[in-house]
Amino acid sequence: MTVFERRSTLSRGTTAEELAAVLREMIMRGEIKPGTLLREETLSTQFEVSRRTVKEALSKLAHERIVRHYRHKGTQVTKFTAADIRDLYRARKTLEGVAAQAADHISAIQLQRLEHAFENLKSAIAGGDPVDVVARDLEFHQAIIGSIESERIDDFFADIAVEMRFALSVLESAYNESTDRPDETLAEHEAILDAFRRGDSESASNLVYAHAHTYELLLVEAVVAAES
Amino acid sequence: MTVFERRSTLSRGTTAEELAAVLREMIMRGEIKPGTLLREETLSTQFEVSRRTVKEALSKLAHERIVRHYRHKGTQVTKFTAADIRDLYRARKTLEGVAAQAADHISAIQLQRLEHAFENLKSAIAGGDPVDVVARDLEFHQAIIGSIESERIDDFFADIAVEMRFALSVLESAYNESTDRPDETLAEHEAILDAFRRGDSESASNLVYAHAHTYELLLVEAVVAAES
DNA sequence: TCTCCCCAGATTGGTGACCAATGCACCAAT
DNA sequence: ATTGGTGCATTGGTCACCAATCTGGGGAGA
Repeated sequence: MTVFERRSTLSRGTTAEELAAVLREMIMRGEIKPGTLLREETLSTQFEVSRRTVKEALSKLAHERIVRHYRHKGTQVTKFTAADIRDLYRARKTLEGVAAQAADHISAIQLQRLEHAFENLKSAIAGGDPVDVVARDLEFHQAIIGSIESERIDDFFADIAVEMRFALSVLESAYNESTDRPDETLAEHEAILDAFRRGDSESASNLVYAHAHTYELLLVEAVVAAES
Repeated sequence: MTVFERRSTLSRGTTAEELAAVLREMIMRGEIKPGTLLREETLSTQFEVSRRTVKEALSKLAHERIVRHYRHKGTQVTKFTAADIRDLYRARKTLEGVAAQAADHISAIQLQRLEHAFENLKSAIAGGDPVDVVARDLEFHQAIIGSIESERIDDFFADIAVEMRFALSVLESAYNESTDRPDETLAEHEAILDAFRRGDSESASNLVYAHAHTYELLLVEAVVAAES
């Protein structure tokens, strides 16, 4: 499927953005593996866009840290190290933790968004599509961040979420771990939501921290296994 | 001064990056005012670079929120609203607050960085150059963020810092306010540093929060004055 | 006179061909 | 084995060009 075909159906976005989206999905689905060198000329012919447009798309992905760019050498799909995971999750735990501390003075709208996100996660788990589950999971956590009520922090967390989704998709073992236990996953999230409902910022903060920490350990373990 | 001349002296960076740097400085210094439309063709001839390169530079600045891009219409220098300032400072207070909470288990290296940043701020204030003072001030706060020990959060705060520097430079009244009281500015920062030295995370957190809040009010006041 | 529509000009989005700058692998000389 | 070219592949950047889209102003119609 070329980018060209997509444009015909829906042209809501620049060509570079659409190409970036396609590449992002391909990388997420494992069709392009970490470490792969993405050559501008190759992608240009493959997707029937100019080399310049490819450059722009790669630039966007580089900003999301999905790929790394090296001047005059090329851009390669990021290979996660244990340090990457730890840094990523330190950021996540920090933000979610402080967001949860706002549970005792959360707005009605924010709570409603949390409820909504939880319902989506619930039906996604019922559906059973792992890709969907991970997406909805992260959307729930994005909703938690929303209680900080800062657009800039929301955007920042969205970037982080992309990276986490990438890390999860690459490390299949951890990925399965997160989707093979639907009941526990749901229960953990419901516990967090419940703390928000009660306005119990103390336990909300502890729960999100522990939740994130669990995944961090899983991913770090998976990445050191993959490195060897 | 064209970008071309800069390249001859030191070519550490792409042309687009250098152009972005030049434009950023011009905007910061008020040579290009908020609301100004930046036309690609104009900049292209003015700085003797291709339109394509101009596009890239503007794209970078847009990501820093210094300019806003509208498809097929152009990019204009951002005009700060009160809402922007509040969002910006909510992010800042959140991050600095949580960073200060780590004061009780800060690493020796981080404390040393704080001390170093404070010394720089001290001599900048003694020097009396407002531009330098603001830069060193923000570097001190960047050092505070460092105690979270997350590269991604450091980068995020660096973006925020650029915006704050921009906001300060635009709103001259608030700008002067911050540099016309050298003794108080120094004292406030020293109090924060002292809390870190003592490992008193409680007061460190309160101090940075209050410090940021003071500036927030100043800037909001300045921006509503400018809007009328 | 007012409203709506359409069109021409201006500006950005995107392409393709081209050259320059840089990095890398290979090879020769010491 | 190390050093210092040398050529090739790839990216950085320019230029000329066309397509897509926004904007403003001038009719056509009520």
